[in-house]
Amino acid sequence: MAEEKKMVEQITDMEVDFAQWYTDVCVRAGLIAYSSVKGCMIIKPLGYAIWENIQAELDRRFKATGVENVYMPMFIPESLLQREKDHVEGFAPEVAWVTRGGLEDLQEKLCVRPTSETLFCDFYKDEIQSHRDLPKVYNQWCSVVRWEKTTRPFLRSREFLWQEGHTAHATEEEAEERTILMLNTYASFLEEFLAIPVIKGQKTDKEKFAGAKATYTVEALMHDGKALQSGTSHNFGDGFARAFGIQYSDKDNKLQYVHQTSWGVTTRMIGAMIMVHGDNRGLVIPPAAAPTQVIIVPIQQRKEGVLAKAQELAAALSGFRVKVDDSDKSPGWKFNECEMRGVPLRVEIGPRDIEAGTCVLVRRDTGEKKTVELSALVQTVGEELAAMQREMLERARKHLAAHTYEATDYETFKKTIEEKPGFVKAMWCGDQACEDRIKADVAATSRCMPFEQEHIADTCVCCGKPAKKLVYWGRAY
RNA sequence: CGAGGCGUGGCUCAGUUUGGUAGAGCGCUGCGUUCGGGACGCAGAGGUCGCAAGUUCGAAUCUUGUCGCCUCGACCA
Repeated sequence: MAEEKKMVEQITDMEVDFAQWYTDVCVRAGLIAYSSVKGCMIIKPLGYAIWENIQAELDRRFKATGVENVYMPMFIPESLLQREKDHVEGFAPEVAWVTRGGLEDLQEKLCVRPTSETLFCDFYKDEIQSHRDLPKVYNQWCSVVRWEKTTRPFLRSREFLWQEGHTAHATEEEAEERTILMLNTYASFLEEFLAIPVIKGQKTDKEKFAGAKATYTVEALMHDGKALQSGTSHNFGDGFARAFGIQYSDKDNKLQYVHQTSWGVTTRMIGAMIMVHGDNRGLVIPPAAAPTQVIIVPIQQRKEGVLAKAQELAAALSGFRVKVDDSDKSPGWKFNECEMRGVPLRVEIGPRDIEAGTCVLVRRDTGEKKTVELSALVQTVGEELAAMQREMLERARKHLAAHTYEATDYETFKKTIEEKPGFVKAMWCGDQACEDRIKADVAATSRCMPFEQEHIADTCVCCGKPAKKLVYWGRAY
C-alpha cells in the first residue's frame, strides 16, 4: 500500500480538493502548460490531439446537416461591436482592445473578437439580397478572447478555441429548427463521443445570451456535483437583422428581415471530460476521443524477441490508434504514466506471455486485468473499447441520476443545494426576482428549463406564486 | 474587483526570524547494470534568489515600491 500511495502522490486526491485535483490532472497528464500570460494556456500535444478528435467528429456531424466552414477576421472595429445594444453591453466588460498598429495609434480601436456575431452580420447584410441567398449556414473554427478575471485551464481561459456557427434564414420557424438541430447535435455528440450525459433545455431570460431571443443549452454534471454549461445554441429572431439591416427580397419582392441563429462549443468540453471521467490516477479518456486507444508496454524489452513481438501486436492492432512505449523507463513507470494520460487500454507483453502465447490487457476505467490469447487480441481489444465507451456513459448517467434531487418548498431547496452537490429540480414562477434571491441565498443559478418538463408542484419553490416551469438549479463552474 | 497564499535551477521546496556571498529531492545529460506497478550505481550540466530603488563594508534575508502566479468569492463558454 505504501507503494500504491507513492504512485499517485503527484496528483491531489479529488476527495481532498477537487479544484486542485483538476489542475494537477491538466498539468501532470500533459494536457496543458501555463504560459506567461495569465489565463492563456499552452495546449500540449495530448490536449491538442483530443481537441483535434473532437473537432474532426463535430465537423463531420455539422457538415452532415449542411454546415459550411468559413473564416472571419479576429478584429472587430469598435463601431461595429456597438451596433446591437444588448450584445455590446453583455460583452463590453470582457473585451480586449488593440489601440496601436506598429508605431501609430489607431483611429478606431479594434476589439479582439469575443464572439463573431457582429462580423457575420456585417458580412451577411451585403451577402444576402434575395430569398435565393438563404439559408446561410456557416461555421468557423477559431479562437476568441474574453478578458476573464478568474481563469482555469479549459473551463475559463482568456483565449480559448471553439467553433461558432452563424446562420441566417428566411423564416422564424426555420431558424428555430436550426437552433434545436444544433443543440441536439451537441447533445448526441457529448453522449456518444465524450460519454457525457446532458440535460437539454432553455435558459431563462436572466441567463440567456446577450442579444438572443432564446438560448438553449446542454448542461452536464461534473464529478463533484457542480454543473457545467457545455454547449449553447441561440435563436436571435430578427433582432440582429434589424440592428444590422440584413434584409432580403422574398418571392413577392417584399423586403424581409432574416432570422438568425448562433451556436458554439469550446475547449471547455475537454474540461468536462476530465471532470466527469477522471479519477485519482489521472485522466480517463473515452475510447472514441482518445488520441491513443491502446498502448503496448513491453516487459524486459531488451530481451530477444520482446520488442519485435510488441511491434507485431501493434501492426495487428493497426485498426485502432495504437502505440508501443519502447522508451527505457521501467514498466511500472510506464503503467502509471499511461494511466495518468488516460489511455483506455494497455497491453503488457513480456517473455512469460510470449512463452504462453498470451498478453495482459488492462482497462483504464475499471483497472480490470485479463489474460488474453494473442490470437484473440484484435477482437478483444475492439470489444473492450466498445464496452468501455458504453460503460463510461452508463456510469456518468448513474452519477447524474444519483445527484439530481427535487424540492417543493424553499427550506428543503436551500438545504439540498447546500448539502447535496448536484442538480435540484424545482418549480419556478418565471420571475427573475426569485432567481436573484436564490443566487443571493445559496449561490445557485438556474441551469435550464428542461425540454422534458415535469410538474412536481403548483407553486414556485421560492416565492409561492403559481409555477410556470420546472427548472434545474445548481452551482456551476 | 474583494479575501487569502506564494514568487529561490525544469518541478517541489529548505534557507529569511538573528544580513556574511546558494542547498536538497525529483527531473535532465552520459555510461553501465536493470525491467510483470513510478529501478539502481558512477560521472556531469543547470540559479543575475520575480523586478526596481533604498539601508549596509556586505542583502535571497531588512525597508519601500512594483509585477506576476495560485486558490476562493462577485462576473462569464
